[in-house]
Amino acid sequence: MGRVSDAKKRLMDAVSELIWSGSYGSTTIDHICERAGVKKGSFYYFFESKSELAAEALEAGWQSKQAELDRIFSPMVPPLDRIRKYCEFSYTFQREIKEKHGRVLGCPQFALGAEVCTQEDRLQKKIQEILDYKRKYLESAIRDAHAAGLIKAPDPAAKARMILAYYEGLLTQARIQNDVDVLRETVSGIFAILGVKEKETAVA
Amino acid sequence: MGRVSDAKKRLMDAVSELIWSGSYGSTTIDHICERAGVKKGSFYYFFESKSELAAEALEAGWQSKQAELDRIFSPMVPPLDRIRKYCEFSYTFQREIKEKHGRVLGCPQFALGAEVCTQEDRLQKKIQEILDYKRKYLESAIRDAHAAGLIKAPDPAAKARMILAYYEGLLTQARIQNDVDVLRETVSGIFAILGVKEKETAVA
DNA sequence: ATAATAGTTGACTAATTAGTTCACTATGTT
DNA sequence: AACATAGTGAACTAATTAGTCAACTATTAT
Repeated sequence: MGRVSDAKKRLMDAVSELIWSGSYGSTTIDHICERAGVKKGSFYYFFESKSELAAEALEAGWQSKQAELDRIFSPMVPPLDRIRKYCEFSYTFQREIKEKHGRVLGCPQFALGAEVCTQEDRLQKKIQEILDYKRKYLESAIRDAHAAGLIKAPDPAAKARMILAYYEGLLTQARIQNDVDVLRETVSGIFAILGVKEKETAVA
Repeated sequence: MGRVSDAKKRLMDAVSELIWSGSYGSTTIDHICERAGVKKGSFYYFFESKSELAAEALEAGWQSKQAELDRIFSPMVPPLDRIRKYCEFSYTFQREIKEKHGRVLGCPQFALGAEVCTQEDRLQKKIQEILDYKRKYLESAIRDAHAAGLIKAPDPAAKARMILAYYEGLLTQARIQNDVDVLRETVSGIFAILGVKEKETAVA
């Protein structure tokens, strides 16, 4: 009973966009409310602080990305193709973002994590959790590739950590330079880390 | 003639520390002045804004790091050893920082760059410049390693970009997770990207 | 010594910020 | 119809913020 509203969702969308296109620190509660078309009284009705809102928005954003990752990393797809598709998806996505915002924005979690990790414990934990999930997708693809004899990776977790660091590093470079071309080397770099032979590097 | 003072230097030191241990957004002019023991009037005597101060501090910080990098990347040192030494130096440095601050802080330029690149054009440019210099150190080591037949790297610039992305990605991961152990894989990851054979991976 | 000047200070303004309060309104339930 | 309640809004406070200013002080060159 009582009134219904999508203000909560609008607030989460607004905070995600503002943080991603700017930064956590430059995103004020007033800006969030303005962008969401919501008054401050309502903000504090739903959330107790900016960091709580950000944490919920992060979780929601991750949930909605999972379906896509499940599709890309489907065990039905040959393991190295999963990784290649993931890189292609990421490249296309960043291109679209640049088209729309005039800016390459990189990875929302990584940029936010680097900014707030020393100050916002709650956000740091949530981001860590999401990055760990991402790593797991890579890890299982690597393990499968190893099992299939495509690469030699007796420690898939270690390789996954390396690849994630490289991947996030590239996305951050692309953000800093505002240049999607940085991302064109994503696959070849990952395959170099995995020790994939030249031959297998060719697109299937 | 006139008075002399080290207030300008104190302001630059203060802003560097505050941004690195926190973030650009959370660092206010009042905080900077307090930490530097300088009144706001003096701040505005030397600088016209926080971003101008940050840009000058970034430049000064880079200048003081260059001597160290020149030593590590000396052409007298075998090329792959330069890279190994660089990784060791970085690891030790981050350990010391964690000892002192209770926090792994990662790379000052990269974290700041990711935060402000969409908003502070001047800082973005300065950071881009510094990251390009860093890349050049790596590039020349890679070129020398290629020339010496230690690795196959016909495009040293591309390899340098990959390695820098990986290296900065790792440092950022270490910052987010507050864990120096993340950095233990630095060398092996870089050598994997370079395609260094197992044998050469052993410490000289 | 003193005048020119580099640097300091504290009090000030105006804007922005986070957060509160409470009367009000719309809607599902009975 | 009317009641309980989920959500709204506008005005408010108090703190923090960036930035200004003019009088003041210390130093150095002459």
